[in-house]
Amino acid sequence: MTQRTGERADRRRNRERLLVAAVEVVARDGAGASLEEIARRAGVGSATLHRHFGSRRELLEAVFADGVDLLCLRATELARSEPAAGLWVWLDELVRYIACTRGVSDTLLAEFPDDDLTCHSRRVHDAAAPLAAAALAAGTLDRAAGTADLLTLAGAIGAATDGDPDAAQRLLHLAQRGLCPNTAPLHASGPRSAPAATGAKVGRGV
Amino acid sequence: MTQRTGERADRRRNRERLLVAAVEVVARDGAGASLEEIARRAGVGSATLHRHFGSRRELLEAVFADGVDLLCLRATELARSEPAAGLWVWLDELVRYIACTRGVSDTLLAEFPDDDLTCHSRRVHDAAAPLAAAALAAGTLDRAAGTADLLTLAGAIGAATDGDPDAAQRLLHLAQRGLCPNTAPLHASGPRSAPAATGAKVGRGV
DNA sequence: GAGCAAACGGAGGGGGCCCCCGTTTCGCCG
DNA sequence: CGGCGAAACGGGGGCCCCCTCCGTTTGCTC
Repeated sequence: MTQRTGERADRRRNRERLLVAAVEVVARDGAGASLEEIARRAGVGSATLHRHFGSRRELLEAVFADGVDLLCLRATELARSEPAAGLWVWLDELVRYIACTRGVSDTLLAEFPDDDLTCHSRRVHDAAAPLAAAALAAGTLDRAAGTADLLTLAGAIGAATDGDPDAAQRLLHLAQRGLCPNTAPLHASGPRSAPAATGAKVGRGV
Repeated sequence: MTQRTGERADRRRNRERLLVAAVEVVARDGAGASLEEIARRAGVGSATLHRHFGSRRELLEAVFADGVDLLCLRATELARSEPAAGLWVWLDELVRYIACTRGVSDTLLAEFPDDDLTCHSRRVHDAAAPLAAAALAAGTLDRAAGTADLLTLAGAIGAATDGDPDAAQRLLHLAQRGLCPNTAPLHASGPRSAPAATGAKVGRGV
């Protein structure tokens, strides 16, 4: 992906050590892991960590880069080999990956700004779009569901079932089939305001 | 709910101030809000905050107590007045509430230990169970969906669409109807392990 | 109004984040 | 092979946060 050839040897070595340490600590503590601990475990000063990764987010993206690469690769693969069912196979894999991988959901769920073309959320979105288009063409996806919806839902499910990929998959299947038997469309009532939904001030009447 | 009559006046006053401050700061900063800032804004020492609320979690539960009360009340009300559709009305309100209320999803999504009978996640679950049962009896809920599933899904959706209740509701409706047109059940493939789903070690091959 | 238990708050230890700046190391070139 | 300049390093400091200890203040009761 990124070129690391012109770098000094110590720089590359430290970057590698930091990533190894980060993978371990983030796997244990999630996205909020202590950067100091990562630096300590890597045997470098914390300033070195910040030189290599300008922000927590940058570090996390580096930590999950390989996983996201695989995910994207897999998506294009499935779009070719199984146009109709590929989306669902891939979503299964996606929620399982998220549920198994502490800290990844934040970077995957983040909104992508226009200027950042390499952020994970965008990359995954762009990889998923053809899959969704194929499913739509094959009639296996509801027309009302956009790619972003699918990813938000999958990300939400994966994040909510942290550590339990089977639960994640079960919930995803539930959402695929629909929570209610589709005999009669009874949710056409539209947004009705209700006592508990009148805004952000419900916690306590300030 | 809880008795506060035998308390000293200053204690009750400080508790009230803390709660007011906490509502504001948590609304702005979410569940990770600075406890020091809350204490400062309330005009009390941080030790006082810790005496009143033994943990961040306890404080958050107090902050959202009223909202959760309303939610539970509304659930029992709907279970009586609209047995068939009540669940869906309530879930709409639930996701909108979560989406509008920064920081609430953690306490609502938390697993409840057996010994804590008053934690929000349990209370909401217990309030939702009759609604789900009624919907099941009326045939408007898939038999495979348990109450916990519904709440996890709603919590996940609300948390993922922070600040945008309309998006939350849209996603919920998508999940209700099902993501794929239910013409043919094509998701019977079961859990298939895939490159990206082989566990937590995908980030980087350590 | 005096006494006592209850409640308070400042301060300090431990930790984390981030940056500055003096020091070390690498790798090139003569 | 050895010196030199730039690149990279890391300790330490400033700032914030969490949480607890303990001397001080406050409210309630008699």
